[in-house]
Amino acid sequence: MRRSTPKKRHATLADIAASAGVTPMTVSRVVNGNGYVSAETREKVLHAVSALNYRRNGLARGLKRQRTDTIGLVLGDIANPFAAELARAVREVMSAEGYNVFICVSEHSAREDIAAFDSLADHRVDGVIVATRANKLGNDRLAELIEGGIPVVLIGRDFRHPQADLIAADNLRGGYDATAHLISLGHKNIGFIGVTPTSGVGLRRYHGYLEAMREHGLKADERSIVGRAGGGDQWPGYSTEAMGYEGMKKLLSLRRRPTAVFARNDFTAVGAMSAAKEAGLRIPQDLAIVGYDDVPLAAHTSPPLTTVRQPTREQGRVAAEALVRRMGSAETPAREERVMPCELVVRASTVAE
Amino acid sequence: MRRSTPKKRHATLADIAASAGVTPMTVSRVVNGNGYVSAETREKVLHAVSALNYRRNGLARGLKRQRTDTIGLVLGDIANPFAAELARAVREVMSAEGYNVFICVSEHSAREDIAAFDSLADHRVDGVIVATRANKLGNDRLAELIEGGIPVVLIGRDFRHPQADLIAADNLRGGYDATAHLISLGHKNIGFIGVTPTSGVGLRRYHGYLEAMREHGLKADERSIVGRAGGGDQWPGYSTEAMGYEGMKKLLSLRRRPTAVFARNDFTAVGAMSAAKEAGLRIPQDLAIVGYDDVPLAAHTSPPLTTVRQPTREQGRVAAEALVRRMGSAETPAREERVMPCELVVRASTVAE
DNA sequence: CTGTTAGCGCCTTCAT
DNA sequence: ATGAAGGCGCTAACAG
Repeated sequence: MRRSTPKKRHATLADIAASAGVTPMTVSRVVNGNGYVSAETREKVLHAVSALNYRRNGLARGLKRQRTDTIGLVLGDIANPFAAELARAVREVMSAEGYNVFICVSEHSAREDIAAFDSLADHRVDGVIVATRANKLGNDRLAELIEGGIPVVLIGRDFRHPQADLIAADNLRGGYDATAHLISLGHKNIGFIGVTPTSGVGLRRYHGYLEAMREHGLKADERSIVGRAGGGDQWPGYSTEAMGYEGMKKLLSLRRRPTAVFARNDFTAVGAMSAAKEAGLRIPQDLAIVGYDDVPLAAHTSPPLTTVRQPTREQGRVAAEALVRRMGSAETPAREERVMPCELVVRASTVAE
Repeated sequence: MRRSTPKKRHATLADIAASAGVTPMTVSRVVNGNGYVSAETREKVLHAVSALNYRRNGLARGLKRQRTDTIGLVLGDIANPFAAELARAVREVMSAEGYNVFICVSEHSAREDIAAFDSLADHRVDGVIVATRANKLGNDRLAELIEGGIPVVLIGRDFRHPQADLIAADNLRGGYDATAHLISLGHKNIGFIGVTPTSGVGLRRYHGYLEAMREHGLKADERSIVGRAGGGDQWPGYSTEAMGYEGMKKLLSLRRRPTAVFARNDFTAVGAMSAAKEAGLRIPQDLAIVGYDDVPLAAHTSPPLTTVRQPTREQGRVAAEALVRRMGSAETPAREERVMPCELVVRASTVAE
């Protein structure tokens, strides 16, 4: 049986310096590639560096330099392609600008939001991009951080602060357009799957639905708005298929069942489709369905899913650029808000081919 | 127009101490809740803390304490529900143990793998869990980190190191079982979607497929193994629906087209299904399809997808526990390897109801 | 119960 | 082209 071995200490600048017969300062210059160092000395140093497997200590470095070249990205549902795409876009911009990106996940509670903010703030990241849904306690802590001087940019979080930029998709309009599309097809009894009447307060696309219904003189029947059975936002995001499935079942059991439904996102829509087909309904003839996000999957469901596309990459890019600006300026710049348009993508789940 | 405001400096222990009329040490005791402090003093200190919006500096703290109470998690395709579930499980264990989790994404290249490892190592995380696919350069850098003394646990990465634990699902067996299932249904010409003959080297489930074919005296025709057109692993993970779709198209154009296909994951399978249906094939009568991962979606495709379930949560939990053990022991413990069983989930995409 | 000392590892500044 | 000094902000260890 293999024995366990004693742990090693990390080598430091001083260790390298001693080993190479120079001072720590010279090693620093070599490692960071600034200042003049003779070719010969550099050679010796690099040799020692690789011999001792040296890695510079970012804590000490950050402490001294007062910056870490790292930013934090706080994401909610990590399984959502939307979040993944956002992360990719942010990372692209940031790595081009020389920043690392650390992602923290705050799945459903204010507590996790706060934990994420705190751990990033403690580590003195140079800035934070927050893409989780708003909540009172989280907003309060966020305000503290911002006022404590950490550059913050929000993506799609319904929270305004004079020193934080806000990038968002126009989900109110997106929800409106999706609903108006169904109405224009002649539907009058249109359900919504994915919120309870109370939990939907912060969901813009849901408000868009309500607004479209009202403006067209239609009633959004309370029984046609179905969400999770329990309270809170505990449902893991990636199993929203289950939410859609169960929500649809509930709608199908209504005496006056909707002829169309708008689902809060594409996965919910897929679950709803599944329940509808199981009940023998034809889509879209017996039931029309609209999703939200236009995940890659949406083009491959049967029938393909009508949905609303958000400019995901653009939101990520714009947010990252805003953060870079904010981190770069000595002054705290004035707040910027940017709302980006969504686009209805009509497929066969609402309009037969 | 709102003017920009000058940036603030973060308050330090010394600032608080001065404001409260005590020494920094006392403030430290209050802030960290250890050591004796009189109620009265504590009160004064806490007051100053909130008045000055104090946050402790994790860099300085980590530098002094030689630990950061933070671990890194390196993920490949963040949009994959598998990765999300893994992250959740890891986070659960870690936060119970008092660690923060920073996630780094390394989407497709060795370069990004290395960048992720380096940024985590620089920040002196206490340990790292790596769940990206193996690659030569990445492995080399990883070995350096491990030998430099950073506790590392691997999940499903085909790379062995005497000082790193390895947790993996038995994807070889999973791939074998999926293929054997198709064979048992009478299929002889079975395609594989998701690798090029060269890029599949590290994919265990693909090897399971090859092994099952061989053991049953069947030929895995090279033309029936289709992947991405281009080279490398550049295809974003979350659009593997496209890979499945295009792969299937290619298979359908063969003179002797397969009667069954095994897709590298569920999203690929969905894309393949979509192409098959578009071509007018009935599933499973004309074409049987098997996926991999059992994402929540798999139960809701039409027909529901036969797939192989990995014990995702368990892998995350076991890995996290192994890392905690490794970080906690003064010695570097001997290597542990744990292979966890997968389970074939038979649904209607292979067996008509 | 509170304070003092010292140093974690690095880099900015100034000197040589 | 290299070195020396000092301090970033915090806490372990020891005094009192």
